[in-house]
Amino acid sequence: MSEVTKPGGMRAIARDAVRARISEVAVDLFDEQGFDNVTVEQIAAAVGVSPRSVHRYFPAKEDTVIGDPAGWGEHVRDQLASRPSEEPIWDALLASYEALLLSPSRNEAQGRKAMRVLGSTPALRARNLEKHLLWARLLTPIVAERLEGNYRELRAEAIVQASLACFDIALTAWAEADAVESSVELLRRSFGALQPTA
Amino acid sequence: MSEVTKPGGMRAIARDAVRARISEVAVDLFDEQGFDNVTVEQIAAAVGVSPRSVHRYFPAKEDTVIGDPAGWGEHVRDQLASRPSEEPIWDALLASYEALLLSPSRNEAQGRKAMRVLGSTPALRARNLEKHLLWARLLTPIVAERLEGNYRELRAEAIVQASLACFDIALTAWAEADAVESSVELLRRSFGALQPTA
DNA sequence: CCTGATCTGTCTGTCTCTGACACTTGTGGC
DNA sequence: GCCACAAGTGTCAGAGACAGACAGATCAGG
Repeated sequence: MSEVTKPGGMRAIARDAVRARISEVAVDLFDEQGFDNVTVEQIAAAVGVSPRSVHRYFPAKEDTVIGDPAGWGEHVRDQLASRPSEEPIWDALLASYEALLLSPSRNEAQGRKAMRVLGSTPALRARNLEKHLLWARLLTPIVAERLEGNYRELRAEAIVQASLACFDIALTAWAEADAVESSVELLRRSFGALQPTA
Repeated sequence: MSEVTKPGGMRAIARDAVRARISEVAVDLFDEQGFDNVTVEQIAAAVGVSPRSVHRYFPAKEDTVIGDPAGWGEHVRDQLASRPSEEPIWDALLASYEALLLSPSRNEAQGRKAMRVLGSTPALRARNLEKHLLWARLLTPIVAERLEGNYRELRAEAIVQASLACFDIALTAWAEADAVESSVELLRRSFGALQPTA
């Protein structure tokens, strides 16, 4: 990830900063006025750039809230791959998601607000689930490797998608105003719902 | 559902027929040329109506493939509600989805083609997941009623979403060209993946 | 200071989707 | 059979998201 600032890395830093700024402003506006009632033009004006530039940073308006799906997905994949192969698959998945939630670069307040906005609009909910499909493609091969018996692929997909659903539910519940539990605790509870025997 | 053709029902019949026709033509075009390479104008021309009318029947282009989510969702909900309350929740959910798959009004070939198109484009996958969210809102209260203990709501959501993931995985696998199993069989297998003990 | 890569703004265009209005066509009452 | 009314449709106009093209600005490295 961080390689002592690659040559010419100054521009990359600036780019990331602008990107983050646009995302922040956009989420704030969505939170105040609703996703559909805010145009890209308004976001651009609030940030101080042209609408065209906003689209250069984010191919779709929804992406200003979702962020970069691939990066975090690979993070989870790497976590899962580094788990011992004897570990029960559900435990390994749970641990991988937990590692993501405990990742330091996540801002608490901003994350919660983004989650709240995310749950407020069908279009955003859908995009978010699309992100999960991307993650699923990364995780399924690893899970399939650790299964035995027939229909490994199909079963692996079911397990991965179910776990992602738990992940999403936990984060959604966490974003609610009255949630006092930590996100990790909620994650464990939702995982537990699928394993009455454990 | 069918009430011997309500007074003024002739128009409703015509409406449904046009609706089905647009959907059929659209799916065919998408299958041939790709979802993004077909404009609403082309679909309208192929059917013989104005583009405005296509949007009157389907609020979004994606809906020509997805169909009417609410209708089928209510179908599943009613099935689930009519299940005996002692039945294990996973069995009840499985039976409800099976009833939907065995519903007579589903055309085999057309359904498979729609499923294939559906998996080919991010925008369509997203809409499909949105449909699942709608279903989840219908099913979760019923499931929550049948649970005991704490965190009923959270656990019900996890169970419902996981089961929907299984449903989706089964249908996706079924749409694959080399799938020989019936959709019901695939559904049972994906359900089984989450219950190693059963 | 110069050169080339990168970023940005502006212009232009396409496509989806919506509202408003007028026109046509069935439906049901008389 | 005729007529008023509702429903469906086409045409027009417009907002908004996004992409391509191009010119100018900016900044790294020689």
